[in-house]
Amino acid sequence: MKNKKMKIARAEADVSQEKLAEIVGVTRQTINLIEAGNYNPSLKLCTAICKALNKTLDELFWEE
Amino acid sequence: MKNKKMKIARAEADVSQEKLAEIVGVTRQTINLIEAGNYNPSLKLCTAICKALNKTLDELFWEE
DNA sequence: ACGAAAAGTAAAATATAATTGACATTTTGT
DNA sequence: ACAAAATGTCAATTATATTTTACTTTTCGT
Repeated sequence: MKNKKMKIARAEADVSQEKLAEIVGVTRQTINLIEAGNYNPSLKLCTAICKALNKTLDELFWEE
Repeated sequence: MKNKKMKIARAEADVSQEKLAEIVGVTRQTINLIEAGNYNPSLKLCTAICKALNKTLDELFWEE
C-alpha cells in the first residue's frame, strides 16, 4: 500500500524526494519506493525519515 | 541499544520469545536479536510485533 | 538441587533492502 | 508553450536483515 502520509508530510515540510534522501542518507529511489508502497524499509530508515520530517513512527508508518 | 521496552511489553503479555516469534512469523533468534539491540528490523516486522503485543510503533520502537 | 523451559549467542547460508545508472513521465514556474 | 525540476520506474548489483543449526547459560517450578 502507498504511503500517502509520508508524501503529505514531505510536502508539508517542502522537501523533494531527492532532498529528503540526502538528509537521511539513502538514494532518491529508496524514498520513491517507500512512498510508492510495496516496500519494507528498515526501522532505522523509518526513524530517520520521521526525524527529518518532524513526525513520529505512528504518524507516518502505522497502519491499522 | 537494547530494546528494553519490547522486552517489558512481552513480559506484560506473558509470551516467550519463541511464542512471539511464532506469532509474527520469524525465528526466535530474530526476536532475541531485536531485544538484544544492535539490530535493524524491518518495518513490517516491527508492526507485526506491535500488534502481537498490543502496542504501537512509538511505544516500542521510538527513540529520541 | 535438579530438570526443563527460556534466553543468549555464533557462524554460514539465504532473502531482501538499498544502491546505481539510466530513461520516461509528470509537475511547476515563467 | 517551454524548460527545468521533480517524480515514477526498471534491471542489475551490493549490503545487510533474517534463517538455520547448534551450543551455552539463565531462569523457574517442583
